[in-house]
Amino acid sequence: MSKTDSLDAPPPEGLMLPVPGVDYGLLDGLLGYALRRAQNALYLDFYRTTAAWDVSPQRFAALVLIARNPGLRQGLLGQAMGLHRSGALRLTDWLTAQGWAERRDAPGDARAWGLYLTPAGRRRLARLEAAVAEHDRALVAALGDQGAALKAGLERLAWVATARSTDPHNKPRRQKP
Amino acid sequence: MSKTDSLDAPPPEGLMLPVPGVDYGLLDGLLGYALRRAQNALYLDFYRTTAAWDVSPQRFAALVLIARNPGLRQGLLGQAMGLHRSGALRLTDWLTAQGWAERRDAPGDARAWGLYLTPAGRRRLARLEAAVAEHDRALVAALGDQGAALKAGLERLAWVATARSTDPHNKPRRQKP
DNA sequence: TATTGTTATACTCTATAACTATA
DNA sequence: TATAGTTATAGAGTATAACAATA
Repeated sequence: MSKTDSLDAPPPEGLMLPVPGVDYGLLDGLLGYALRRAQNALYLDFYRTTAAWDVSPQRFAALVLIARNPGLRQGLLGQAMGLHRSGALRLTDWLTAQGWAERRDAPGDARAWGLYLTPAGRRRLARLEAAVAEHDRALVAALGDQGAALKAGLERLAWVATARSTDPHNKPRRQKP
Repeated sequence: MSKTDSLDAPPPEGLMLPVPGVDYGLLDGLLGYALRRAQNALYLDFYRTTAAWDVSPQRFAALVLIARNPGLRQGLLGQAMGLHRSGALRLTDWLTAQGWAERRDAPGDARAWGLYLTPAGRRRLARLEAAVAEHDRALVAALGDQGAALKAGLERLAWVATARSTDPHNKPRRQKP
């Protein structure tokens, strides 16, 4: 899997292992840092599990969204994924170039595309989804009782942080640096 | 804060809000996707809270590490953060160019640098750390009882996923796409 | 010979801005 | 005028590879 031909997924970052002898200070106590460490580890694990498909977590999400919502508009895909229009375009370009998906005219609006998986994309995604689901189940199983609570906590955290970011009362604090 | 002069922190991604009418399929059930949503929201919230300092979460982590480990080697900083040497170099270049930190000769090894905060960097970091800690406390408080469990679950998840990635028995599965 | 850091280069991801076509 | 998508460009972040100096 060379960097120059078919490796379109971002290269995995190195593991953020705690280095003995290094004092992490505040970081060890922060929820945000724990989240970053977990995401780093999970990203590498996802990457390893899905190596045969060369699909990043983000591209995987896009594939699932298109599969479950045939005819999805490019812009709506970007919105669901927190991307700018131009980002959704690049993402769609890649998916179509790789033969996963295709653009068709959207009925009722000549400006827009409807996105669909190709037959080959559907077949490949079925196996990829199974691998990802199995990977997730193994993780949750390894967490035991904590698994369900963790997922619920993450969803709550996303909600809480979103509320903080969206609440007009919470303007950026212009404290003096 | 314009994009072209002093905005060195990465631009915030848009919010990954659930789009009504879109079916997320598998994604809604995945721990990994919940993690991604939470990190997205938390990133934006961090960005807003620390807007006055123009320091990304990663650069903040580097500053704390240097502050708590005066004389830290550049390479060790990169190792702690999961970065390649060249990445640690760029990071250090930025920190020194912005006046946060400085390189000094490392005692006992003429090849290496020891990293130190500047006096101004120490002063600025004290306020920045206070803002970040307060931000984190507010989040945890909003989570109530779930807060502590969430942090413990994330640490466990990082450990479990790391073990999966590093276990030589868990080779990348070369399934057929 | 291995390690520390540097230089040069390339690639991914994402954004902004200006543009076209359609609504 | 507003929206869907495109094109062109820029910037952050990270990687690889070849290199110098030192261990």
